[in-house]
Amino acid sequence: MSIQRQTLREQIETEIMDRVGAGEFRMGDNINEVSLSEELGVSRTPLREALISLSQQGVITRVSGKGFRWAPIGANDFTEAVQIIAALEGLALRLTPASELARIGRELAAQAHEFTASVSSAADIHDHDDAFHALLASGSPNKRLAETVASYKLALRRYERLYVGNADLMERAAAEHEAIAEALLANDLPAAIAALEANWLNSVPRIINALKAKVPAV
Amino acid sequence: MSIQRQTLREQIETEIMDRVGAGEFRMGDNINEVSLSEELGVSRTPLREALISLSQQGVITRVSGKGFRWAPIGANDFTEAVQIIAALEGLALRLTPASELARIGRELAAQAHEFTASVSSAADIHDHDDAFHALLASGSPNKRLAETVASYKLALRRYERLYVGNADLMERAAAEHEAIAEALLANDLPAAIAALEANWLNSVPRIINALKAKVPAV
DNA sequence: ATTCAGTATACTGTATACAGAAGTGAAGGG
DNA sequence: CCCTTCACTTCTGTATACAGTATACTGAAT
Repeated sequence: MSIQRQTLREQIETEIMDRVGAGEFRMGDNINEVSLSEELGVSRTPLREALISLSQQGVITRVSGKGFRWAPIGANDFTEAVQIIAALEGLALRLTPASELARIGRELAAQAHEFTASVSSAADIHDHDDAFHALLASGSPNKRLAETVASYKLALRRYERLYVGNADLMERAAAEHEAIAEALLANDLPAAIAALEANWLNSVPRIINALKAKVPAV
Repeated sequence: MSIQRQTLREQIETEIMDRVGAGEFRMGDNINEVSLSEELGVSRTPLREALISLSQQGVITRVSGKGFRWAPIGANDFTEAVQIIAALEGLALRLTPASELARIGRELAAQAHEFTASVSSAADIHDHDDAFHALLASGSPNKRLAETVASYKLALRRYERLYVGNADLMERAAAEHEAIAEALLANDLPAAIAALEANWLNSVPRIINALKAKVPAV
């Protein structure tokens, strides 16, 4: 194994995204570069570079002259992102060779079953969901697409946090996951894509309701 | 009218993208920050920030420890990007309210007609194509989608340069544009999306052939 | 009491300086 | 003659310093 050198900027990026995923920052607040850099123990230069990089992913907003701020969380933003990622994952399935689809369906089903069997922590839930979607897109030869999807998925973390703890919502999502796997197992690509899009679009009202409950006046 | 303040980084970004679109840099070469910053008359800091920003768009690659380089141009990269943007523009059409589709079709047809009437310079051709695609996505309420599509479109500029000067290729593309407009005018959304995807996917072999002709061993 | 001007402060945007890694080439050993 | 090694150069990655803008505050005038 070769030691992988990592630049400060990259470390900062992952650190920030981890914290965002953990809900550590209040979305909508603006970012004080000095205090954040001190908190992370780095200088402003790599921090700014990391923020610029992340601002392309939609988690951070930049206002000219006023610096960066945590992108406000909102129903609109979530809906737009979901529409895009649903289309992209559908594309990934369409690009997957037919011979691969059944195998992926099989693995997805196994994974979904394994998950429902063992109740898990919040982190486990996220990891499982990420694995599910990564597996879903794994058959597509379009690497750039995979990267884009992963990036969107990461940006949606801050919304998915709202799921955690709500058994009902999670149960429905799990059922939808199984529906996708079954459609793939049956080699019914259109049905799988439809189920996939339904899974994403169903999540919109669920999350929005959770948002309204937690954050008044979104 | 309010004076629009623009930060150096933003100016650098557009400047670089313009030059990339003009084919000023050899793709695959690595970027010397010092010489480029001197050439642009700025310091390395805003230049680096611009490069980081652009590297998210696929025009610039970053190798840890070795700095930035112009993303190598290649058939694979182009194909992958086209698949994605085709899906996203199709999504934009699907999200457009039905009432808007006919209007957009009308405007597209008008624009296409106006274009074929007046033969134009290379820059005009790019502008027209951009306007066409911007108009195509203008009916979708998903602003983030519009931004993403625009960003991809910009990244594909360096490939589209290969079109310029080839009357045959351009003629075929123009015909496809008109087919899209007609389908929209007829309120036939699926046909429009199919024509749109065909337009994009047809461009792949065209561009790849042009690539092979100009750049040996891609 | 309110509003506006003026000033002070805090923070971003940019430039410069420094440190360390990657590349380069010549000298020496096999 | 080829390969290795070591010094040297070049360039990136990071830190710090400087400049300019936005914001908050104070005080005076209406």
